[in-house]
Amino acid sequence: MRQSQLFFRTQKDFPRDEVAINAQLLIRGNFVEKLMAGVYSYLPLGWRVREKVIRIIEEEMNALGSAEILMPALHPRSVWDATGRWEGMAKIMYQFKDHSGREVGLGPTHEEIMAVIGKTVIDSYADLPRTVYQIQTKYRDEPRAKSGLLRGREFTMKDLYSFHTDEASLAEFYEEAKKAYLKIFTRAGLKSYITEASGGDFTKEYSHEFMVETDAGEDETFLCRLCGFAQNKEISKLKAKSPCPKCQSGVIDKVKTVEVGNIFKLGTKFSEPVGFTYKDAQGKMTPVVMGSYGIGVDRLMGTIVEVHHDEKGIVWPESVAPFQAHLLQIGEATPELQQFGTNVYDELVKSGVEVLFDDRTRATTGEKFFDADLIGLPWRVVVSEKTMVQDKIEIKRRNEANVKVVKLKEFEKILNE
RNA sequence: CGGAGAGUAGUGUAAUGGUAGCACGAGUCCUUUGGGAGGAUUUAGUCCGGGUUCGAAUCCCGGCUCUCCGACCA
Repeated sequence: MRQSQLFFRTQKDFPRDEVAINAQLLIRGNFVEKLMAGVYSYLPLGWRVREKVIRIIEEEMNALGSAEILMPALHPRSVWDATGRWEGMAKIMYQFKDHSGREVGLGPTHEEIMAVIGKTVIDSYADLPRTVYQIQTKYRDEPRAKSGLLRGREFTMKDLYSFHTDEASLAEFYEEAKKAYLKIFTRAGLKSYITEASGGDFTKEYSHEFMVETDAGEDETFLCRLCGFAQNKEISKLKAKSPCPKCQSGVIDKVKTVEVGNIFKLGTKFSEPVGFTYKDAQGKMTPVVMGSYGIGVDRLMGTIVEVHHDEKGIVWPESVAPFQAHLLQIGEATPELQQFGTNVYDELVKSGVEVLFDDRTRATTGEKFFDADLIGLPWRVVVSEKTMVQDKIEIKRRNEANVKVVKLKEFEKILNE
């Protein structure tokens, strides 16, 4: 992508009022644009990061044997009345009437809709277990949207639902899902902790939250860094500095965390009210046992920025960076240099490198360097008069200080390592 | 929803009752080109509605919005 053609503009100043680092950097770097509190547009760079995050999630969900679907955001009241949650979630659900007076709402979650769809697919124990997931926009009338992408009113969520004949089957899949979640967060550049938490309205059992440590977090977690044991402060009877109840040798720390994912054993809470049943081997109608598994996509993206940045800007992990390399053509844009820059760009594109080419002729050298640091692509590649005369390029990793002047082929080799 | 702070040009800011100014951005021209360059010139603004006043960005009332703390967070 040539930057001179990109629908994109960075800001020199920090946005007024924004305190959250992810909001400051993502807005300054023009990844996102805030429309209202908790509602953001994704501009080209932000869209690409979001796509990378989504791809990772999709790959791991598919690896679990799950298939992707898409459910609507607009729901009729009737489906929600079955569980009583039209009233029960009225505080956070956007509810209104359409032109004919029919009551409809924007989905804050999809258990009810999922159960209704499940009825059309699952008839028999032979149809179980099954899982499906979607990556879709949720709407919650949050009393207080906050912290940039961390708590929105309109946001993207991956929600997976699993269907089972019994608790044992659910438990088995539940453990697989845990592993998949850890893998997703690791791939996205985050260290996450499986945290015991309240099951809320869903279950009397503990649910599990996936927590990432950062001061921007709104949760507090008691955590043993040694063995990874973690409990949400809400349910924990632990105290900071006490010995870890699991491994005995570690010490419990109280840390701020962001909940990037959570998983619930739903049991028959949603299947029963809507009559979502299967026939067992005796032909008896039995409620389907369900689990639900969520990941906040935008929140994950915001958390990555909270964890991976420095005083100059974002430092994207390679797995989610909008481009791998930022090619800067600096110095006077002579025809020779422009040709050289174009050649390097074409060659990188040809060899499959995702590269953003800062070919702007009106931007100054400093501007380009500042923007490159702010945007935070893993590699910075500079072409200038100096490098051109040696037929070389200058490369630098965003998270390292040293620069290297190398042949283009050498850089391609490094990228392929 | 309780509490606090803040709304002035695309962005960041100044003006506290008396000519709305500055910087960045954007347009035109010249110069410059390895860390947000320099000069000339142009462009663009007081959140909304009332009120007080000769006069309101400024004071008062109401509303809206944003940020933060708390409550809430299947």
